[in-house]
Amino acid sequence: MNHEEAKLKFIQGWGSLGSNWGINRTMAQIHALLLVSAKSLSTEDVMKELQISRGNVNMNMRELITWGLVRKDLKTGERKEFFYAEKDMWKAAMLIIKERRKREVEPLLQVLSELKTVDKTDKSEDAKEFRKTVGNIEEVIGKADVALDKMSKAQDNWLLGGLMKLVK
Amino acid sequence: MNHEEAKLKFIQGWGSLGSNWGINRTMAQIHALLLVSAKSLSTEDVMKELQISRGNVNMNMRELITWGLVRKDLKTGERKEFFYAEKDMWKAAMLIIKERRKREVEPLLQVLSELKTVDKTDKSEDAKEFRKTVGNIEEVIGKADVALDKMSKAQDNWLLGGLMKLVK
DNA sequence: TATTTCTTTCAATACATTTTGAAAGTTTAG
DNA sequence: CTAAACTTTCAAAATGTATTGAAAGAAATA
Repeated sequence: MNHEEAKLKFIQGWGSLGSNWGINRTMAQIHALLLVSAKSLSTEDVMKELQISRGNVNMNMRELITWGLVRKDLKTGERKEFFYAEKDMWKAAMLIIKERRKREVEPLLQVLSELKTVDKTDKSEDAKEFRKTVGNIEEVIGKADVALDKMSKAQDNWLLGGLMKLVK
Repeated sequence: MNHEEAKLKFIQGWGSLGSNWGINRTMAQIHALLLVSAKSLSTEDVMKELQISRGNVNMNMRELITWGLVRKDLKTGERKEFFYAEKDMWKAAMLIIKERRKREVEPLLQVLSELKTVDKTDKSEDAKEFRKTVGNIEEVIGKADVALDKMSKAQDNWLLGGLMKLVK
């Protein structure tokens, strides 16, 4: 398998992973393409490589930028915009997790906290089960937050450690 | 807000969380309904509560069972099948994560390992970047696996500890 | 200012997933 | 065995999401 074939397979794989996790296929594919490109790419480059329309590239690229996964790379003397991806996959993973937590988990927590403030007098089995479940979910989210924070800090320390070695 | 209203809100919230994470809305809603029900429910119960068709309940319930999130609860003297959900949300979360890892992450790892076996002679910048990215992703997945394993074990120990206290 | 180059928007269209409901299948009871 | 009670299946319909492409907008150039 040559480089071009491998690149294509990777883009397909990353795309289908993304679509299974609620990130649209094209956004994931653009991300994949940028991840394996040494140089930053223009809208036209992406259009040609992935065979998709200009509008599609534009919208998904902007979304990638709001997620912090991609940045604009303005070249002097060039009128076009170029784009490059954060290549440290650990950082990328953390960005994705944090963004999704903000978008999807926080609204649920909001709902859960509302639900906890009511309903205390209802003594039915179902009402008791309800309160238990709601509390239980909040606990799990809390534990996941702590775990992520630890992982995040561990990685930062590791990076910092590596940096210190270079400086010493 | 009374119990019935709260239940509905919770089902909606859980459903939209699910659909954002690639789990279909109805499956998540059925799961939510079972989570907050003290007693196990029949297909008819679910149809009535969620206003959905028999076929829809059947298919999604079976899917929930294959995920290990729901079990059949056969009552003596009853011809109908009843269903109940795993109520420990920590266990439920682990079941979901493991199932999704198996379904979506493993295929990607498969692709990545194929991609690593080729392409070693290509000295272009892009080929180098490609190899780096692929290796990098494998590392991140490896770290995530370790972290999950630790979390899983920590919880098991905690549960076991609790059990031991009861037995002593 | 007028022209060119590039970016953004969004209604229409294409594509993908979910849901329905009726028919077929299965199990239990009489 | 037959009827009744229930479960399963799946093609068609409904719903939801992504993509296109042309037109409008913005910025740089001459």
